[in-house]
Amino acid sequence: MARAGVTVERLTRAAAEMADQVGVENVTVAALARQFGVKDASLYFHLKNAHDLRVRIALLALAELADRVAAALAGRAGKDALVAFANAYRDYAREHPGRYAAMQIDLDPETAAASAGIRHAEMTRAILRGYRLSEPDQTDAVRMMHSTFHGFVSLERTGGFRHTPRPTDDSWSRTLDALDAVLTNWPSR
Amino acid sequence: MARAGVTVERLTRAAAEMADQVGVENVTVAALARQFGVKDASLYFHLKNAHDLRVRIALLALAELADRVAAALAGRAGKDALVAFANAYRDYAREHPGRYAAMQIDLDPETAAASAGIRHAEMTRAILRGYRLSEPDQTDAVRMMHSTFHGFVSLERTGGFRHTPRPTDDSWSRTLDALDAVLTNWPSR
DNA sequence: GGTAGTAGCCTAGCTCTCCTAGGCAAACGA
DNA sequence: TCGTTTGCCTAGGAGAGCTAGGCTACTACC
Repeated sequence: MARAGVTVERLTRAAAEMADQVGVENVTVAALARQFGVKDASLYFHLKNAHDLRVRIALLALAELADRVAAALAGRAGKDALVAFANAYRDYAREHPGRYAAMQIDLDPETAAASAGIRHAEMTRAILRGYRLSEPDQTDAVRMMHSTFHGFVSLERTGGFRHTPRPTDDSWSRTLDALDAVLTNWPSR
Repeated sequence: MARAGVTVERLTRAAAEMADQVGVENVTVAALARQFGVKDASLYFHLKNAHDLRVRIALLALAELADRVAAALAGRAGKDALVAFANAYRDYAREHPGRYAAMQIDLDPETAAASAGIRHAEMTRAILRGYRLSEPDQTDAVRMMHSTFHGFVSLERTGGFRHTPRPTDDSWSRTLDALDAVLTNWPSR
């Protein structure tokens, strides 16, 4: 009988696509198998289990996002870089809600260490070069930035801002202004 | 046969407890029924479906958190209030990871409107009284604050800060300093 | 070019979850 | 006391996750 040509890469890409359409929690081994025209049991030859599949989506998303951010950051510095980073981050999350949600599942330490998450951290630090912060302020600032981006994007997605009419785009750009201001004048201990 | 004395309130509390121990995604109608010594089908007399159960956990958590924040806020103003709010928020999330995760599922508009989420928004606005911001800056600042809190707490939980040795407690308090600073000197357009 | 070996798929079948339909008994209100 | 409601039951179907074991197509090597 003809082989379907299933590979882990093709499975992961299809699963990521499915996640964006129906949500990660609804990405199932069975549904994926149906899409490839094979039986679900066959996928366990390529996949360890259902969780493994979701981890792969997360790693794919992490890498894709890192690529986007890197491209957005090229040739920019200071506030320009901050805004470019933030917008690349938010745009990706909005275009790929399922992939973004998958990024939030916690990876075990060694998987996380091998992921593109490290590149993110490095790029975030790179932005701070324009703001002249030294350790440990730099780490604190990186964490605050990441928190703000992630928090905003995730609240926006789950409708946490819905009870106020103000356009979220406006709040977003003002939040970036505020972030730039506080990075410029980082309070000393 | 003797009645087990199951009520929606008891179910919700038990489910919230279970969520904190094994994660919301593992809170199942079947497991809950086992804990109450009844058959899973019986719970559908009290619950609409599995999603309904999770929504109830979320609403319970929202109300509990609002109570905590209100207590923390009493008699405080300015940065003092900001820090108290933030710590109450973070402490709750750390003590009740499952409940906190449940809060993130998106409620349909009318459920959200009837939830304690509104009280949160009001209390967040109350903090800003100490910082003299007028609209629309106030809304933007509320959104930024909420983003920072939620983002930090959620990244801390999923291990997003793990690759840097600096204690997250230190970054947290410095982030609050930074937030206070930017609220005090909110950049004008 | 024959032949191991392995990669890629299959069927069968188990367990678990969610949920519906329909039934019966305990508690309660008139 | 006698319906009526409330709270639980059994039975069962659909779908998900996963394992065991088998067959076949491809590949590598002598």
